[in-house]
Amino acid sequence: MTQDVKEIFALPGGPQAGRAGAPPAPAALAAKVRTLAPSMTRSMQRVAEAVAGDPAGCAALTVTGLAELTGTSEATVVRTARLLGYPGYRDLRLALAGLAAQQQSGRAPAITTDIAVDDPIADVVAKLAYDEQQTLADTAAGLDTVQLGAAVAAAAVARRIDVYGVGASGLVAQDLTQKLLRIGLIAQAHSDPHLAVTNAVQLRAGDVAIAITHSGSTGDVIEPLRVAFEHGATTVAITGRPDGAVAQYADHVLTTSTARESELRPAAMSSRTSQLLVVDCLFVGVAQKTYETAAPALAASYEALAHRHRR
Amino acid sequence: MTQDVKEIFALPGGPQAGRAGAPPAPAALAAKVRTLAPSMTRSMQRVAEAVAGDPAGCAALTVTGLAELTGTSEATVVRTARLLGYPGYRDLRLALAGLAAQQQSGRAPAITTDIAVDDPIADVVAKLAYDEQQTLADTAAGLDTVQLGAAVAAAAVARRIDVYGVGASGLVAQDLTQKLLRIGLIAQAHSDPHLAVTNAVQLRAGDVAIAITHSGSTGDVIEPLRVAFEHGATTVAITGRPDGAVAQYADHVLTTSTARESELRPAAMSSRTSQLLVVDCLFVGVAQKTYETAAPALAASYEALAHRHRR
DNA sequence: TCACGTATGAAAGATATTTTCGGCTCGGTG
DNA sequence: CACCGAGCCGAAAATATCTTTCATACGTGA
Repeated sequence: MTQDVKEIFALPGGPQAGRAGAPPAPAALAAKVRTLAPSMTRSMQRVAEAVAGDPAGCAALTVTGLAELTGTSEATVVRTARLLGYPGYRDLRLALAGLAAQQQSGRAPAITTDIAVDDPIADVVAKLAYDEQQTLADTAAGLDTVQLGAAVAAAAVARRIDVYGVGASGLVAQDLTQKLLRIGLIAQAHSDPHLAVTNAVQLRAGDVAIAITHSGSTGDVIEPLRVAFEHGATTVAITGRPDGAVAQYADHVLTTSTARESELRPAAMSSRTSQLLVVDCLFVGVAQKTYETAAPALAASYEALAHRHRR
Repeated sequence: MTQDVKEIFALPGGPQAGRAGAPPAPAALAAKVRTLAPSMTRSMQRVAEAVAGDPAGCAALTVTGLAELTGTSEATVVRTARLLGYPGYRDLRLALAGLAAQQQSGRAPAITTDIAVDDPIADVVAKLAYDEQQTLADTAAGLDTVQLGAAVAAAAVARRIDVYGVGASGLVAQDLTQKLLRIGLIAQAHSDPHLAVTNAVQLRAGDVAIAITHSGSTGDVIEPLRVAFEHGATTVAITGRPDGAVAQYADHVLTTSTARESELRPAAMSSRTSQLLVVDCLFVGVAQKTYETAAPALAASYEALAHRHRR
């Protein structure tokens, strides 16, 4: 373990050269190379150059590989690593990998452009993921927690909960319903406008009606909400247009975010993501408030499903 | 250079297990650990846990060091590295260094705590949004674009597309179907297992069957996929367990990420987010490939809906 | 309880890294 | 112009690290 450091101390730069930065440089490698270049010998410069020029590529090479690439020897590579402040090549290589990763991730946020017809599939994945993350952040930032709290409070003690949504929003309505049912509440999703209205008539004070519509102007969803509203139920609207028609009949409005859309990226995609986050928040809020009954109910439904899984 | 990879292929997961991601994961390591954890042995889990928990720390250790730290042997460490998709420990270590560097540059993962019963509603929103963003990032990082590309190619030219999913995954199946229908493809979601099987019998070469199941072991979904597979259809599995039973009958496996769950945050929540992203990518990919017909179809369906919106 | 298959770690074997050591070049000097 | 010395350089030995093999222990189902 006791290393013989004789040689390094005999280098032209003097005793100081090797340890300019006591902690081996993290990312300032290119700078270090430039700084130390004058005190390097020709072969070492070649190595340093290669390393600074293509960190990722060099990280993939062994000492021998890098030595061959630069037309030098293993010993020179190791000496260069030492000069740059690392105990040996192994550690330089590790730092190189880190640097490469940073450069890689730093390049990432360049994806502000829209999805094009000829984008490679990997770009599609990156862009969609990025956009949906953005949508989530926007939604969380724009969500009115007071309104949400009120909606949660009403839902937690409701006799029954009706959820209206058609098209893509219909799936969100079903998602919410499924989860509420799982914690023992009485919830029902309606995507048939006629049945929705027919059912809305049954609602009364203490019940909760939730309408989900991105546009805020979907008649099929507004109508049952209006009926529920007029029958005294607590009404909630989850919409991207808080000033839309649906808001007239809503006691509480939860706003979803609206992202730019395009031909290949229909609005339904980001509105759905946004709606689901709101619905999740609503659900978790209710689950908190009804924890006494919710916890065992969740456990029970989990149990019930276990046997449907194959070994 | 020709490695003897006999042992890795003898793992319980079968031939598929080791190559979940052909390109060794760069940043999707934590996600990959969670995904593969179930198929790991106890000792391997200890290693994987250490690696996922402290990438920077582990990157500084040699095989022997990590083996000692986790109370296992070098062999186990190497085996774990292999399972995670790297040729050996050396490469895992490099990836670890990269990951550490990324974490370093990226801000501290502020919110790691779970959602508690008494969290104020604002915290719930923040935590859920953060978790779902994380899930999206993990999914995107872990998605095999080759498999995705293959699935897209098959779906784009399919005579018909059947999608199977029950429970929460059923909604995802419907979401995909809705969108595919919008661009003029023939797609059908099945959540009734009997009808699904009955329909699967009709499939033949050139058709595509897609099974969506988080657990990878939902019999109700595997069965129709098996039938479709045996009738010559191209089969795709979207699952969180790429080594699960569903994979046997899948030509292409698309892996969704698995996030930690808790009482108040059922697994269904993040798996749904993950599944939706995958499904969106699939959809956009198909839309690209069929752009000629998809664009007018999208416009037409948009038109058709316009009159259902109130002034 | 036994038999079987799997998981595991010790140690041998293979690679990669580090060190040693001697040749070589280059610039100065008699 | 020959000689000398300082320091650069790489081949190869020595060491550390990683990988593979193999025998054993363990758990599991019959």
